[in-house]
Amino acid sequence: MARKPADQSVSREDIILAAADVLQRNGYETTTMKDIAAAVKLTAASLYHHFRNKDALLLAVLEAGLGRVLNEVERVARGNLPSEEKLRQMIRLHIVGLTNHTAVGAAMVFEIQSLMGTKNPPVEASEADREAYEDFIRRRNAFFERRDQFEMLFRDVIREGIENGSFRMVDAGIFVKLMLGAQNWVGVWYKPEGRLDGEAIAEMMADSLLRAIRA
Amino acid sequence: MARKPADQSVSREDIILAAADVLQRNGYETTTMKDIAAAVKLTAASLYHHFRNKDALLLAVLEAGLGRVLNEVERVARGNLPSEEKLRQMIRLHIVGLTNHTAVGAAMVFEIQSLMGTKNPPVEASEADREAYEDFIRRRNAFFERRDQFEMLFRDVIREGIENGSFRMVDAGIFVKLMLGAQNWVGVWYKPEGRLDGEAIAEMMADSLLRAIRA
DNA sequence: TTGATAATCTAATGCAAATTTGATTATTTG
DNA sequence: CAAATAATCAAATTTGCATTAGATTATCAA
Repeated sequence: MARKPADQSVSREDIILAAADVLQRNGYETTTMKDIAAAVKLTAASLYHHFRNKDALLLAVLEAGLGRVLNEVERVARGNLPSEEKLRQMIRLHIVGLTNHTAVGAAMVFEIQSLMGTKNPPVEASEADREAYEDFIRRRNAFFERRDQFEMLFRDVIREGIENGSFRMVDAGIFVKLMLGAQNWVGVWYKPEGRLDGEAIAEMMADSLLRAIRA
Repeated sequence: MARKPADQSVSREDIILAAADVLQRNGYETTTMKDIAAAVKLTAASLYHHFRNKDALLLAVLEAGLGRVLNEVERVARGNLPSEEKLRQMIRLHIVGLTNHTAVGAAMVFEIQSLMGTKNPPVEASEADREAYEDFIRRRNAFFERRDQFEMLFRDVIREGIENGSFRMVDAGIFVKLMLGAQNWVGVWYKPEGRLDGEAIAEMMADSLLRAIRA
């Protein structure tokens, strides 16, 4: 029963990507560890060598997804383009990021909810378990903070634009929700084989959103 | 052990409303039948008197949620207000509908996914089981159709507006996705105790969206 | 080499939750 | 009223996973 012919061993990264993919199709709760394992030709048990448990794996998927986009968007937000151009770039980066990794995109929308559940606290648990639990909570909160940061980047650019007269007076909080809703939603309905590619969609949406806020 | 003092018996409707509520907090997969039952002071077993199974219950929740809003929006869409006013009303009805029933609102976004999974086909099942399964599939497809109908109502109004010169030339399909993304998203972040009520949010969003599409 | 560590596997274990079964109690209706 | 039907319950039953245990095999470093 020749096992492991000459393959490379599977990396954490491999698993995250594959998991995102499977997760997208099935959703967190209905995706089994076995499903994910199969996607990288491992057994479920083997996954535990790379991740403490299922939640930790989900979190890693989400972190990966957010991280990539957040960095790019942040660079633009901190730069000093005119407000309108800045916002346009940010929108494009977000949408194209989602369409390039549809798996992570949908996960970002749907699975975040799974993280929020009041994970049964650590009643009667070993030292190590308690530690693992706290670690998870820490990471989870960090993730949410980064997500809020993301939202804040948009909000700040909008405020800035209002101040310098590029944008009309709007409730920046609400307008950001509107934008992010529209943008996140792309991750839900976008299909690579569809009529338009990510760039084209981003282009159109940026046009519409800017028109909505231009002074 | 006096059971059932003098309460009225629980209706299908009661269960649907309570379920929507519980579902919102926990999500479909993590909400147990027991949780839902508790919300109407029944035992899990009793729920099976009202619904074939958990999926059927979820579907009923979603049908109820969509149905309410769809009817209202449809009436406006079929009416003959000027395009801009028509679209404004539709947006408002949708958003206010979501904020009034936050439970169903979030479910509409998050739980639909649970319906899509390729429900293990009916291998080796009794006659009755097969029938139940087919019934479920039928209802599920009907639900998706109605949801598409909803999207189409918006698309048609946009096309109409473009033709009569009220709206600028846009890709109606994409613009609808943008709108519905923004609107559905409200169901995700809205909190009744928040700074603004549903009406106010709907108002602002309608303003922005109309500005985006106005000729 | 050789020992340590990493990666993987097969085979349990354990448990939470959906669903069934088989009563019991309420409510209609003929 | 009496029988049928509806609504409910407590107590199994079942099952599908997540997770653990205990090997086995691969890889790397000294």
